[in-house]
Order: sequence, then C-alpha cells, then structure tokens
Amino acid sequence: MSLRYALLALLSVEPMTGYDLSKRFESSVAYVWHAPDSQIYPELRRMEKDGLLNGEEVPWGPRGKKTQYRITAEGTAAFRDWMNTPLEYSRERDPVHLKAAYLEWADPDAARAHMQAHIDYHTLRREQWAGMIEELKNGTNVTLTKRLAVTPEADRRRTLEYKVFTYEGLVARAETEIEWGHRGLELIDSLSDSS
Amino acid sequence: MSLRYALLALLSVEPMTGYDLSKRFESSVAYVWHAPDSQIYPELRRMEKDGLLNGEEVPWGPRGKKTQYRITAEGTAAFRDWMNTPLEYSRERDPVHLKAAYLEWADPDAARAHMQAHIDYHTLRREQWAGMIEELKNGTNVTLTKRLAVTPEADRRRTLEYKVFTYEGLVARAETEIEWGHRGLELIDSLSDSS
DNA sequence: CCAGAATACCTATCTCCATAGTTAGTGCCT
DNA sequence: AGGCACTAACTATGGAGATAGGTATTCTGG
Repeated sequence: MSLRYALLALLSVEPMTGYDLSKRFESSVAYVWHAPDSQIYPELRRMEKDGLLNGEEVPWGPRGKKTQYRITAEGTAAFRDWMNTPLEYSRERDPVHLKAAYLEWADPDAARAHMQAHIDYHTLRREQWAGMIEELKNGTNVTLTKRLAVTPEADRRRTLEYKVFTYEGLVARAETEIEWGHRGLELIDSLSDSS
Repeated sequence: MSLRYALLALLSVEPMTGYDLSKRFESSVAYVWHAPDSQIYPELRRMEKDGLLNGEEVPWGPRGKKTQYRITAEGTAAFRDWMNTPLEYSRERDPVHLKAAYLEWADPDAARAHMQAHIDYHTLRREQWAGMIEELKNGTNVTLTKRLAVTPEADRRRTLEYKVFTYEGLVARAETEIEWGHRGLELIDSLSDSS
C-alpha cells in the first residue's frame, strides 16, 4: 500500500505521466522505494477511480497523446492522513542474516564472498545516499528545488531538514552493515586458520 | 524462495512436523525469518515432491497421525548449494524512510510518535537479540544444543561463532536505528520551536 | 468426564511484486 | 528514407506473503 503514497508524494509537487513516475522511481526515489512500471500504471488508474488523482489527456507530438495525473484535494488529504497514521512494522524477513547464521555450511571462500558482497552493496548505497545529501544541501537536487518552489516559506527549512535526516539515517545504516561485514571477514579468517 | 532454505536449515538437525516448524518460526527463528503455517504446509509438500524431504506418517495418540519430514541427502546438498550461492539483493523498499522523507506533512505530535515507535520497535528487537546471544553463549539455547549434538566436534566452534556473529549484527543494526530515532526526536523539537 | 487448550493440518482469497513480454508513436541522426 | 533510441502504455504469468477462516484429534486441569 506504500506505493500509492510514494506516488502521491511525487505528484504533490507537479502533475506527471505514468512514464515520468516510473523514470523517477528508477532514479532518485529508487534509493528509498522501487516499483516497476507494470505496477505503477494500474495503480494510477485505481487511484483515479478512488478520486485521489485526475487524469488528463495531453497531446504528445502530432498524433500521440499521453495521460498526465494531477493530485486532487482528496489525494492531498489522503497523503496527509497517511503521514499522521502510525506505521505497522512487518515481520522480520532477512535473507542476509538467515544465511549468516548458517555460514559454517558454506566453503570459506563462499563465506568470504557473501561478506564482501554485503560490504560492496552497502558501500555503493552509502555513496549514493551521501551524494543525495550533498545535492540536497547545495541545492542541485531538481526534485527538491521544484518542491521548495511550491512550498510556503515557513515550511521550507523543515522540508529540507527532514530529507537530509532521512538520508543520514540510511548512511548510518549502511555504515553499520559495512562494519559488520568487515567483522565477518575477520571471523571467517580466524575460524579457517584454527580449524 | 528463502523459506525453503530456512526449513531445510531447521530440518538438518532433526525431523519435524509442519506444526513443529511453524511453532519454531513463531519463536526462535522468527527473529530472523517469519512464515505462517499456511505457507509452511504447502511448501513442505512441494519440497517432498522435489525430493528434498521424506514425509513419514507417524502415529499421534491412539487414532491420530502426523507427518514428520526428514531431510534427504538431496535436501542437504541443496542447502549446502544455496549456502555457496551469492545472495541477490532486492531493491530498496523502506516505508519508514519513505515517511521520514516527508515528515513535514505530519503534525509534530504524529512525527514524534513515528520516531518513538521506531525507537520502541528496535529497542524490543535489540533486547530479544541480546537475549539470544546470551542463550547461545551460556548453552541454554535448545535449538543450538541439539544442533551441536549432531555436529562433528571440529565444526562446533564455527557453528556457535557464526550464530553469535549474526545476532551481534542485528543488535548493531537495532542500535543504529535507535540512535537515528533519537536524532529524529531532537530534530522535530528544534524545528517545532523555531517555526 | 468434560471443557478447553494445544496439536496437526488444510483451504481460500487477496495484495504485492518480479519478470517478461507487446504495441505504437516520437525525435534525431545519417 | 531508414535505423534506432526513447517515450508511453499495457498485459500476462507466477511466486510470495498476509489474512482468515475451516476440521479433527489429543492432552490436561478441574
């Protein structure tokens, strides 16, 4: 159900087509949420049926046309409602730690590869997120700039600060995972030596 | 697909019924993986069809009977294979950080409640995981004790150490989240004052 | 001995998400 | 004029998981 609210968040800045949204999901937003276009198009139609969006046919070139979705007052209210509703935490389902718990079954090289992949994955994420923080802070992030342009002055600081705070949390998380990965590599080495 | 391997991991110690497994998923393993019985029973039948398990009808009381699943050599090989296969990291999908990024839409009290819920959730998890580490270290964890009893002596230290390492990683992760939550509460306060 | 908790197993429905296609128009380069 | 990348949108299938039921037997406490 979060897809719906991720879409509302993006559409609260400006109207967009399904294609625009799916591109946005592939780039910036993808660091926090991902969705393929095959999920986005039907969801947009459902949201229009529920009155959260208005779809308008817009000409595209001489013969083509495309559907642009604009958020309605009802849509804005639904998003604000969601933001004021406590989040339900779903059950643990963590393949990485499931595997880690049985690492004695793996060859030492495969075990090392698991840990290295974990380090690599979270190193990449950390860089992406740190880059996002830089963009937010020096005003080069297009999405944020557009949003700030339609945000009343009194709310602008909060809008910026919460986004920075979010990505700082993701950086901190990535760093914890990287540290754990390095501890894992050390552990594998020490257990392979003494065996 | 990880459910299959979580089941194989448990069945590598001793044969169990679907009910045993679903209980185990509710308690100890649930800290890392969760699955309802409605998912477990059909998966066990599929695994038997695939030759990974052998189901044996076992009497249960005077009239009743139950199906106990025993891992086959093929099942053990499949588990070891999986343990030697690199893990695919799925895309980001994080409702907590999605909400955090738009916290300016929430009332300050609701924003505070989000962060407090995050702190509470991860505080509970940290305690459960720390308790698990204690159990593992002082030998009071039943699952581990049974496993060690069927593990060749040369592998016992690894079996223990990897499990401790796994839960230490989860404790570290929880602590990072708790810290982030506290930073969030401070941020909300500072932004509410100056507004 | 009986109520009720626990054990054992099963089914149905629904949403979500991944994957892998298809169709068709646009814009640009050569 | 043809090739090709991009824009735009849709469909179909299948697995995974959540949720909410159902049936029947056994064990245990009063």
